[in-house]
Amino acid sequence: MGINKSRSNQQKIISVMVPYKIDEPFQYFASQNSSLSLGDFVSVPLGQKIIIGVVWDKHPKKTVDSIKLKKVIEKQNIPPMSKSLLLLIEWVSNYTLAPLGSVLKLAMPPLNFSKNHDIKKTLFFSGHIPKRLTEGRSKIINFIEKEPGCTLEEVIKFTNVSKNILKVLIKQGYVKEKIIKENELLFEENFNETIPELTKEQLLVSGKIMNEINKNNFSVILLDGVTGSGKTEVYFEAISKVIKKGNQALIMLPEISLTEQWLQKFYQRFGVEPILWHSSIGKKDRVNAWKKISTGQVKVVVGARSSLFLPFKNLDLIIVDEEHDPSYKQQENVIYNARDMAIVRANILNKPIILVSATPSLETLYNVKIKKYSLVKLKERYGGAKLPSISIIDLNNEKKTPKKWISNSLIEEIKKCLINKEQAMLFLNRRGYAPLTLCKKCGYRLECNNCSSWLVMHQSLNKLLCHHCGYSINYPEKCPKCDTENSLVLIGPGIERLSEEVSQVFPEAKQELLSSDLLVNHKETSNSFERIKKGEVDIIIGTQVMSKGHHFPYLTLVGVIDGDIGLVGGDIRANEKTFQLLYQVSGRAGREKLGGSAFIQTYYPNYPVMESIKKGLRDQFLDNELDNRKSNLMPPFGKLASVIISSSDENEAMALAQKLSKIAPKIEDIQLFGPVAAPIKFLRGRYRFRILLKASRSAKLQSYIKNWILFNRYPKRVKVQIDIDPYTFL
DNA sequence: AGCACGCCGACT
DNA sequence: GTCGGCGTGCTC
Repeated sequence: MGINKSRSNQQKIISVMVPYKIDEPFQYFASQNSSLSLGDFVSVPLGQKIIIGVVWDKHPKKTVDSIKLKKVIEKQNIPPMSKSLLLLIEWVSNYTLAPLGSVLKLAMPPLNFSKNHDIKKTLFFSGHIPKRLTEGRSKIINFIEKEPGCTLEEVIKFTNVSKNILKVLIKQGYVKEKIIKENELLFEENFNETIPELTKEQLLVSGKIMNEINKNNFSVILLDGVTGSGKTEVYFEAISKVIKKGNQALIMLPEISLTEQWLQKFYQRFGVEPILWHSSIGKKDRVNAWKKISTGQVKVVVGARSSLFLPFKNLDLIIVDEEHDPSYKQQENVIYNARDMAIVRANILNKPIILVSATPSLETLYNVKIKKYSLVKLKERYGGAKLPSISIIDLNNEKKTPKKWISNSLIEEIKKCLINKEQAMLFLNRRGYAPLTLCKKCGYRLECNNCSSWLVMHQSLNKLLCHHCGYSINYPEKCPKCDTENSLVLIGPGIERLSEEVSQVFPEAKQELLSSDLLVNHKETSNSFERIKKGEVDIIIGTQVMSKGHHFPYLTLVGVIDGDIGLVGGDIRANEKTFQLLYQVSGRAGREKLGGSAFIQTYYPNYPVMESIKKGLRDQFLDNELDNRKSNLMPPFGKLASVIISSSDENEAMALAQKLSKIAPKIEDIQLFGPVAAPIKFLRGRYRFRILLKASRSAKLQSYIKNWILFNRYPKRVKVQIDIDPYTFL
């Protein structure tokens, strides 16, 4: 229980884990009669500050001199962290090798959770009129006299007087403050279901899932359905069941798929809006959601990666939609894959979890193959729509025109499509206008100051941006190197430039340009999608944001401008990712009766990825890829880990990388490669080197790394990060 | 993660 | 001689 008796009878010593980059709990005194137990949130002094920590059940390895110990301040009035969440945090820390405190931080309540929330400061007039009665002061006093119990914000809003004047009046005692507890909003989700009509196939699959779920213990189900087959409707059935039991369900989605359209689907089915959890929700909503999830008042949460660590009271079912999506992998701080950790959470809770995808990851398919996961399949598109036909456009055979990226064959297809009054979408996974700017006089390339990467021209801002760190400069008049005027040329296409080309080729067509940086707010985003859905747009030009989850009734043609983007770079998942992306993008076409076609421009038409995508042979591709991985002992047949050593000083980083590689113990089932410079060697002001570890499935990879890399034994400015199961090698 | 502490260069 | 830059290491 982590509670020791100290010599004095008045005090006991307890362990408290703090959300800092620390691996062990700290110890504090607590009074003997205080009832603190595992998982309680407490405020404690740490250094100069007072912070919130969690009562833990392990002691630090080295005993701490009791003179150093400080006292716990108070227990927070929040439901304690559940045992299952505590276990998850420890599990994730052990697996990712991230410090326990860093993982704990992911599960901490939003700041000021217990404060200021149900509390409201109300204002009253004291009865004493100030000696110096200025215009502003009298306005305020008149208002408060008329509306006793109003708030500071209301006074400012209605009197239009500066906040400081009121604050002075409060300070001097002419206006009195009274703190009242706001009536706790009685939160009830008024589910009002509209049961949809499911197809025969959907019913069958839904029945199978129910059978599995009704066992009510840990199991992983893969819901594998072609694009447009109504996977969402099927898992809504399972959610409905959970709600009826009075329990909670979590639906995880990649941030990018958390769209208005998805929410509408949810609303149509359940008659309420689900609780949302993602990186950009407001503070108030965040606090509200956290609280209601922890008390069990909220039944359904839809969230991105970080929702994995929410304090559910009675979580009954987890759904991971788009389970193959690489954005489930967090690349910073605690490097973890939320999909995999969700499975761990389900396992700890002994509850079912459903993975959903049209293009499941190889790992998942492998687990189906070896019967660790069960499989249900949706093979038909909803409403009898057909899967799009996919054609490959071999760019080697097309006439090359400078500064043009849409091939003649594709232009012809778009023409046909527009004549039929149908929509076309051009997909290019590149934001901005041009990915490279160089000086034709001296050959200088405009690069980021903090990263070894090109600056991307954004015409809409007239700026050059770094897509890795956010660095930006105004478009220069002359070359920064040789000072020649008008010597800069823009190389290669981004969607802004593609849009120009479309305007030239199809001057009549109405365009809609969509990328993450152009869709700044929700309103604009939903307006754009409205226009597309109503058929007011002829040609959609989009990046990855367009690749999934959207249903556009008039869209019948998809053109992929550069099908090869994903193939460059030494990513072991390059083929898999390319396949998934092309498949998903193609799947946008022909979601209704109209039927659809997709055209992929490529310089590598004979690559197996392209062959399989053309023939629509997903399973063949995946089997092939699995065989490949097997012969190379790559995941899921072996394990990978990557150690990234970075520093602002290149030599220092390299020296440590070499030293680590030298001192690594040699054992049979773990191989070391490197160190090599990372593909983006210089990123956000740091030079990075990487050591790759390849291990057999049975190897104890984590403990090997722990014993090898003695953390905290090198200067602090050199960072050593561990990435277990790496996705990208950036 | 924050913060103090201490070691070096620039400047009153 | 002092102010303040940042690099280092501790926080129970």
